[in-house]
Amino acid sequence: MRLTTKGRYAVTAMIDLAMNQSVGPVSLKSISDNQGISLSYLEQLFAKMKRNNLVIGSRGPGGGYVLARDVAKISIADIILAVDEPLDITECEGEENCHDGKRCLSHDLWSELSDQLHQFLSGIHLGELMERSGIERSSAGVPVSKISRLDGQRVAGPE
Amino acid sequence: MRLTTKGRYAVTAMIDLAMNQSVGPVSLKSISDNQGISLSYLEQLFAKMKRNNLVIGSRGPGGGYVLARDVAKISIADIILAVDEPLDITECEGEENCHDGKRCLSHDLWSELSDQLHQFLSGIHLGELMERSGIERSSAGVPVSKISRLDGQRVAGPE
DNA sequence: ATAAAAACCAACTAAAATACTTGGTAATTA
DNA sequence: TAATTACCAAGTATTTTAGTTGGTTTTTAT
Repeated sequence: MRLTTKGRYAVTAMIDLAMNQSVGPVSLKSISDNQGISLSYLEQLFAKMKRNNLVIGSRGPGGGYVLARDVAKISIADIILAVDEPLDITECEGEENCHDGKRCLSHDLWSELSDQLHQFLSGIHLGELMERSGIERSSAGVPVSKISRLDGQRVAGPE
Repeated sequence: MRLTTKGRYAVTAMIDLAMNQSVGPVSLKSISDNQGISLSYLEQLFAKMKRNNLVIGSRGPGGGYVLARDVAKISIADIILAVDEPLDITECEGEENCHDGKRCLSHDLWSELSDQLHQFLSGIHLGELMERSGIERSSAGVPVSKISRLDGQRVAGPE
């Protein structure tokens, strides 16, 4: 399990998508503008997310991406693993190239930690991350009329 | 909070050190041999760990490194942060370069996650990691009882 | 029909981080 | 005095990250 800025880009983009998909598919162009990530880089990230069934794309004007399932069902681990594909791989995975057993031992310890981390990030979902900051989300498929102004600022509802 | 292979090297090396320091300082040469990490790269990593007061070096023949404190007091987060110095930094940290507020929003969400992760890794210590794999450690007279939980997961004994 | 907006695709490039190399100096021990 | 080790600085090769360029296909709207 790795956690790099690439994963942050992906998570950030997915949060943006989650926040805006209520009014229809979200174009990568808009995410690019909002988050300051290059369009083509986003394309590459979303190709992977699509391959991992996290998003669904639709072409043409008005097209874009929507989440493939509810924000409560997409974990941070899902996103990280989708873009950071070369999972963990403890190198001498069952190979003979371990000098004296000690090598493998440390590697096992690391993979133990990696597992822990994976479990931890599997337990955090897009929805929770958003709710944690008090952001209203519109559930999947529900047409939302008033909220979700794409230009940020506080949306819908009084203080 | 980032988690790269560099961090893995550092943690692996520290585990090796923890496992072997009972008979005196551990040389980087031996860690290099055991773990297959280049000596000079280890030197660079340990320079940072020393700067962060995680290890103490001693020169000359028979010299090497020992942990600056007990394995129960050195967390994985300590190690990762020592070598991956440029912590998280959510870029537009209070800057004006946020287009429309939404940018900062996603960034805040990420840093929220980063905090979670940091807390999680702060809760895992070298000692626990080792004990989890049933390794006997011989260090400075600290009673080892059943370990604490690693977040949520049931720990207790084997079945 | 045409134009525009979008996904989708492949190849290349620039910049940064990673991992290692080289060639030392200083301290300590045998 | 010689060997062993930490400690140090500068450079390099490789990999990863992030972005660029230049397309094509699909779909919608005019």
